[in-house]
Amino acid sequence: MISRPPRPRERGIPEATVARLPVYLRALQALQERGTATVSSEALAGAAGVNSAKLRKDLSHLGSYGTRGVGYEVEYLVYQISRELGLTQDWSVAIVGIGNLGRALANYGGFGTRGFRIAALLDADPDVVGRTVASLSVRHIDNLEEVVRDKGVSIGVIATPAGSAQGVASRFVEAGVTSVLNFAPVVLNVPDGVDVRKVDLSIELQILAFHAQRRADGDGRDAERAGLEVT
Amino acid sequence: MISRPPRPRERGIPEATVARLPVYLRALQALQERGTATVSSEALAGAAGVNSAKLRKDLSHLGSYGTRGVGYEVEYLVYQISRELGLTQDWSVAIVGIGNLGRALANYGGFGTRGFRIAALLDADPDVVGRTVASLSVRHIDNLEEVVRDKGVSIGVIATPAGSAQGVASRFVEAGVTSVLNFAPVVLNVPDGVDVRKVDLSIELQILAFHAQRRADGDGRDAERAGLEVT
DNA sequence: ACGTGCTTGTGAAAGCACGCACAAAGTGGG
DNA sequence: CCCACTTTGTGCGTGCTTTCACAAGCACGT
Ligand SMILES: NC(=O)c1ccc[n+]([C@@H]2O[C@H](COP(=O)([O-])OP(=O)(O)OC[C@H]3O[C@@H](n4cnc5c(N)ncnc54)[C@H](O)[C@@H]3O)[C@@H](O)[C@H]2O)c1
Ligand SMILES: NC(=O)c1ccc[n+]([C@@H]2O[C@H](COP(=O)([O-])OP(=O)(O)OC[C@H]3O[C@@H](n4cnc5c(N)ncnc54)[C@H](O)[C@@H]3O)[C@@H](O)[C@H]2O)c1
Repeated sequence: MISRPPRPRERGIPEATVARLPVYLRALQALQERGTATVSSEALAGAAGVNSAKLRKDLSHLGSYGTRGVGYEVEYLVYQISRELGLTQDWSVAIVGIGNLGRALANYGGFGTRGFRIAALLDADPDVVGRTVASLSVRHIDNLEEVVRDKGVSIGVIATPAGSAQGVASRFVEAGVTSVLNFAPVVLNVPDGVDVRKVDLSIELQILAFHAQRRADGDGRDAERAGLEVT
Repeated sequence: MISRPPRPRERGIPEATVARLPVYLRALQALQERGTATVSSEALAGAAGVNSAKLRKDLSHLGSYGTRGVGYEVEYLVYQISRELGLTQDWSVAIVGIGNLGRALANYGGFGTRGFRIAALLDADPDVVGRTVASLSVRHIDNLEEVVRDKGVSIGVIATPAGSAQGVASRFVEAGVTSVLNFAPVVLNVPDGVDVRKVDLSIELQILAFHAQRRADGDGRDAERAGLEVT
C-alpha cells in the first residue's frame, strides 16, 4: 500500500533541528570518506555529539530514511540532508569589509566545498579596493547593488566595523539580499522576511567566562554543575 | 552510565539568559558612552533587539536592580551584569593556530576592552613560530603547558585545521584549561567539567541557505512563513 | 516459515523558554 | 496627603525541545 512516493515536502522542521542538520551532515561526510556504508543512530549521534534519540527524531522530520535493525545508509542520508538544507544548489556570497576578518573569510577554502561560492568582495577603503584577495579583486562598496545583481548574490556577509554594519545591511536588503551573516557586534534592524544571523566572538568568550567563574565560585563543594560539554 | 540523581537545582541563571546578558551589556555601554543615566526596559529591549518582558525577566535573575516608574540606572546595571558574567576580573586567552583566522583574532582589538587579554599565540609551523603577530611572538605548540602555567591562561581558542583540533583541545585540558572556544569544524571530546563552545561559519551559512530555500519554495503564495530575524 | 536480535520511529512526559497582562511599587504634581 | 501616571517584577498559559522507553520493522539464520 505504502507506495514509494518520496515525501520531501514536510513543511515545518523545528528550528533546533535545522541547526543540527549541518553537524550531522559533516559527521556523515567524514564517515563517507572513510568508506562507511551504513551507520546506526547511536554511532552517528556519538560522532555528532548528541543524544541518539534526538538524532532519530531530527531525522524523522525529513522522512523515514533509516532501516530498522540496520541503521542509515550514509550516502543516501548525505543526499537527503543536503537537499533539505538547500546545498544541492549553489549560493553566491558577497563579503563586505575586507579587513582582518574579511580577508580570513575570503581565504578560507572550506566554504566552496559545501555549495557556497564567494562571488564578490567589497570595501570602502580606497587602499583596499582594487587589491586582489583570494583571487578576487576587491570592489568598491558603491557597486554593491550592481554586484548583487550581476553575480546573483543571495547571501551577504558583513565584516565591517560596527558603525558601518547597519548601513551595509540596509543596502543589502535594498538590493534584494534576504540572508545576512553579521560579524559586527551590533543589533541589525531589518524588515520582515530578511534572515539575519550573527556571529559574535565576544559573546562566546563572555559566556565561557560566566561558566568559568561559576565553576571557580562553587568550587570544592558542588562544582558538578560545571561544564556543558562538547560541541 | 553517568546518571546524576541529585538535581543540582540551586542557584541558576537560565542558559538562554546568560547568552543574552552580553548583548544587554553592549547596549548599555553604548548608552553609557552617550551619557544616558537611566533606561527603561522598553528602550533597552529595543536596543538589544528583544522583547521587553524577556529583558525584565532576564534581569530579574540577577536581582531587583530597577526602579519602578523610572527604569534601570545604566551604570549600576553595567556593573552588575559585568560582575555576573565574570568580567570584573581579567581572563587570559591563548590562541592556537595562527593562520588566516588566528591572525585576525589576534589582531582584533575588541577583546581587550572587555576583560579578555590575549596572552599567547601558538602554532606548529616553524615558519610561523617566532614571527610577531599583534605584538606577540608566536610560540611553538610544544610550549603549550608551560605557557598556560606561566601566563595563567584560562581560556583556550582553537583556530587550527580540523584534524589538529582534538589534539590541541586535549592538551589544553591536560594543562588545566577548562574553557575552550573552538573554530575548527569538528566535535571536540572533552571530559566533564570542561566547557567547550564552538563557532562554525559553515553551519551559519547552511542555516541561512535552508531558510532562503524555504522562502524561495513556497514563494508568492504563502511566503509569510518567511524570515526569522535575530541579529 | 519463523524466531532471534538489533535498530528505528514515535507516543508521552518533563523541562525550558517566551511573552502577555497585571498587580505592585515608585515618581511627581496638585 | 492623595492621585494620576509610569515602569518594574512576575504568575501563568502556550508552545517548543529534550529525553525516555518501547512497539514495530527488518535482516538473517535455522
Ligand atoms: N578580527 C576579528 O577577529 C574579529 C572578531 C570579532 C568581531 N569582529 C568584528 O568583525 C568586524 C571586522 O573586524 P576586522 O578586524 O576585520 O576589522 P578591520 O578594521 O580590520 O576591517 C574592517 C574593514 O571594513 C571596511 N569598511 C569600513 N566601513 C565600510 C563600509 N561602510 N563599507 C564597506 N567596507 C567598510 C574597512 O575599510 C576595513 O577594511 C568588526 O565589526 C569587528 O568588531 C572581528
Ligand atoms: N579562515 C576562516 O575564515 C575560517 C572560517 C571558518 C572556519 N575556519 C576554521 O578555522 C580553522 C583555521 O582556519 P584558517 O583559515 O586560519 O586555517 P590556516 O590553515 O590558515 O591556519 C591554521 C594554522 O594552524 C596551524 N596548525 C596546524 N596544526 C597545528 C597544531 N597541531 N598545533 C598548532 N598549530 C597548528 C598551522 O600551522 C596554521 O598556521 C580551521 O579549522 C578552519 O576550518 C576558518
